[in-house]
Amino acid sequence: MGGGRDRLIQAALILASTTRSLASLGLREIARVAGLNPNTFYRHFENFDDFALTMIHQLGAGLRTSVRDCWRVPMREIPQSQTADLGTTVKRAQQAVRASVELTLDHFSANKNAYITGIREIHGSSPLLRKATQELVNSIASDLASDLTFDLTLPITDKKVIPEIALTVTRQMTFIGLEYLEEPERREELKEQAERFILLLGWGALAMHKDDEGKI
Amino acid sequence: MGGGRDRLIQAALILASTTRSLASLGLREIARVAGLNPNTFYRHFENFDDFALTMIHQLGAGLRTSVRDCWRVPMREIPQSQTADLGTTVKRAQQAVRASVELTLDHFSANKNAYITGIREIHGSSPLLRKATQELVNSIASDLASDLTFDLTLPITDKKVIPEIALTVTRQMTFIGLEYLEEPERREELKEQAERFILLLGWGALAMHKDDEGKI
DNA sequence: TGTACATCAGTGAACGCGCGTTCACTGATGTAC
DNA sequence: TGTACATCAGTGAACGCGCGTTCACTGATGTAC
Repeated sequence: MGGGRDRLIQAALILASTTRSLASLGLREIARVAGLNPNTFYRHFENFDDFALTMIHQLGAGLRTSVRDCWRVPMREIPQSQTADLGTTVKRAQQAVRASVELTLDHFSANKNAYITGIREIHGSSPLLRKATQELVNSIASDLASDLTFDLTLPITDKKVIPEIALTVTRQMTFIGLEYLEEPERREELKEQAERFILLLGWGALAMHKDDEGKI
Repeated sequence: MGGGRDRLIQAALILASTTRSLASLGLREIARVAGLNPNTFYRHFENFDDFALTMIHQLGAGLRTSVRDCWRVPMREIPQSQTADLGTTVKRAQQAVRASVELTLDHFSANKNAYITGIREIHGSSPLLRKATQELVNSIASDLASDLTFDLTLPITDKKVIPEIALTVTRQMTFIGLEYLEEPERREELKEQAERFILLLGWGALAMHKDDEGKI
């Protein structure tokens, strides 16, 4: 049986993912599930905010690095040689997106409780946790934007576009991810939907670029 | 001074939009702000769930019809004649999107409390309210999908794409809308961002269509 | 038009309960000499 | 190697408080005859 600190965090994770949002849980409620005296809480944390923030940061750090790999690894498979024809490149990009979506959604499944808990707080009741989770979403999006910029050399003129696409994709994945976890029977459909939506954005960005070139 | 029922709803709206999520408010807390005895609550509602659901449905019905107009009105300005050249059509579509985004975000401002309250519940702590608000988002998205299908004649082959774009846009607007309300100094930037993101999806869908035609 | 009654939105007091937090205490583990 | 002390994670009892809910009551408005 591990230390009380971890048991409290585990208990909160279970409660938050199966009942209500983290911010609405009670200290006694969590201690009860952890099998500890309500008091033990104060041996490890200053108060509830301290506890919840610690938890978000701890979960967030793990998720962030894993998610980055979900996208980076398939992306590196896309050949960057200028000799390859456009058709092949597009096809490879499509496969990379499919692989990334699959890895990400599998990662959602493997860390179901952490994701549900986090996503609930993005627009949740506590300003403190809202800020923390939104910063997490933003940091994941900016990881993705960096990787898109440095690992791929995309013919996109408007520099704002890549970070925006990264943010849009990240946010949209929170919606799709929750559906994916809550409605297992729609998993295949949701994977395809995510893939299609991302390709749409990519195609749009390239089309917009061509359009710009045509004009200038 | 209006009836107690409306005063309770108004009080909850103020509390939910300025403090915490609707689901986390207390019955006594709301009655206090409404200047009523906690008891009066039971004269109008069965329990808290009944109250919150009534509120979401009442607000939702209003928002849904207004939002529909925000998109439908500018959309009808896009000429559908086959004689117009592609360049003009694109430019008109772009103006329509800009107008729609502007109207929608203005509508967010004018109904700030209602939007903040609703959006907080989309991923919130109460399963009941989560379901109700998600249904609202879905219904707004399907309004948009219908209007896109019937008011415009788009050259898009894949029938799944329009509803998906409508849903993506609607969901993304919840994120952008909250930022718009909470960070007034970024309003212009956010409008442009929303517009660009929607055009990206549109361009993407058209490019995908062309690609399909090429292949088949 | 007047009277009797029903309905309805509101009040105030009281209930039992679970909450966060504090207090004084315990026993195990680590550390200094 | 032993001993004395400090630190640390835990307990149990108690506190005051605000909560949701119930009860019996009030006064205004509507309605039947």
